[in-house]
Amino acid sequence: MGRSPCCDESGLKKGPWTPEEDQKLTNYINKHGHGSWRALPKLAGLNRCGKSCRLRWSNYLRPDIKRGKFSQEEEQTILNFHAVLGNKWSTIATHLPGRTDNEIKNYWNTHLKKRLIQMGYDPMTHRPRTDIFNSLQHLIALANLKELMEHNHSWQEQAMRLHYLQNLLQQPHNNNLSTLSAIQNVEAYKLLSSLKDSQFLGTNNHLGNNTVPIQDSIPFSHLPELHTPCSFQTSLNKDKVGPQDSEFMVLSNGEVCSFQTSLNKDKVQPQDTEFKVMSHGEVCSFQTPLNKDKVRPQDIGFTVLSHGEVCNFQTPLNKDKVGPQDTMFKIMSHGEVCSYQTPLNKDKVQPQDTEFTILSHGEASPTSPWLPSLSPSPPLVINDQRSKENSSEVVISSCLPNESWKLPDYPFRPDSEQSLNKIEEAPPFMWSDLLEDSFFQDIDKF
DNA sequence: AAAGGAACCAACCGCGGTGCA
DNA sequence: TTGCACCGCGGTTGGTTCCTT
Repeated sequence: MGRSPCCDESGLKKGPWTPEEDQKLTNYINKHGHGSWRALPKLAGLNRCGKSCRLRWSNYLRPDIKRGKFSQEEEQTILNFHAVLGNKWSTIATHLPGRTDNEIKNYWNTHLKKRLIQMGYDPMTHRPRTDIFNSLQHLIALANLKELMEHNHSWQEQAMRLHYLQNLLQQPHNNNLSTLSAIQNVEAYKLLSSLKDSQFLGTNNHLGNNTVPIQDSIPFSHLPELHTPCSFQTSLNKDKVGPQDSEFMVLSNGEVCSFQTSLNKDKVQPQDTEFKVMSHGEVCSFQTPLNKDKVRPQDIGFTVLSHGEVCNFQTPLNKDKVGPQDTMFKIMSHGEVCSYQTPLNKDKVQPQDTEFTILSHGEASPTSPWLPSLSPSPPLVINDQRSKENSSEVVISSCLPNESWKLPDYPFRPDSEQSLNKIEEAPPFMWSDLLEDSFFQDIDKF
């Protein structure tokens, strides 16, 4: 059943607002507040529908609206949030005081989107665009990939190739693929599916049979579900905790993350300590089956903010003891270090003592307790950043077989002025670099 | 100076979520 | 449970301004 448009009543004015109308609306709202928008026009003496009044007020007349050019910082904020959230204009607007969702949307469509396109980035995915030439090369690569998979390559090389396929399938914000990338995805998915029963993904391989749970008949737009282990091993617990002991999985938005570890696995079922990573700005809950009688879902929520912003663990349960700033940490982008050092523990904990690394969704640690045991077990790549004097810093920088293999990185890195840690700038990802990889040079010989 | 196109942005449209009877 | 009203959001439109020829 359709709803009739709110402004279809005859005689109601549409179109641009006059200064007199603005004045009437402003005066009324200043005096009485807006209350019911539907009732407002009559009460304010306006021949407009309530919806039109609401839009005029919220997008133009509101006193806290900042007008004028967007600053570089604001542009950066929009880009960063858009990379995380997509077209969630109202959510983005909550992080730009004085700017409306409409203004941000317009600015995006007229300025930023074009700029990204000019720079060769897909404005929806914030990844390098796949033009016809790159697409052709990738399709050629894909066409040869299956053959190469059947050769006897090391597990590292095979994992890299699989990871490349996963990258082709990755669409972070939406499923609206451009024609060319859709072709790539179809081809990549077909290939990934065809490999399901192949030697590479069979039972007698290093990565195990369940590493990539490919289902039949899933649309190409759906990603294979892969888990990303993050480790909490720190200098404080490294004697007790092995790299694989306190991993958890960062899954995509809305999926459950579990804190079951090898240390607690006898007491804790995978579902006992789960939480959800929601998209930017949404509350994540730590309510679990173990604490659900004492803790309501909203009691121990925290908010996942975008890259570089502070996340807070203050909750209704600890708010008397913990100030908003006491238990914050930062979620950095893929591969970067997150720190748990807080004002409460800063005497005992060095910034690097409680850091961990967020890996991207879709990478699998060969030694993760979440995965079937591997035989032989490939080694974890552990970056030992310890200096001789300070032997406390151990960061698992990559669980991937080849450390140089990284997901494409968004080129607009947020200003990390507020960072607790100095993050080493990763080299920007270039598709051309990928194509120079020996793997693709091998392909070129075919 | 005039015409046409591009850029900009306020406003509209329609859908989805929520609350209430 | 259902239907309705309301609100908010994101996509789109169309009028205005700016720029180029």
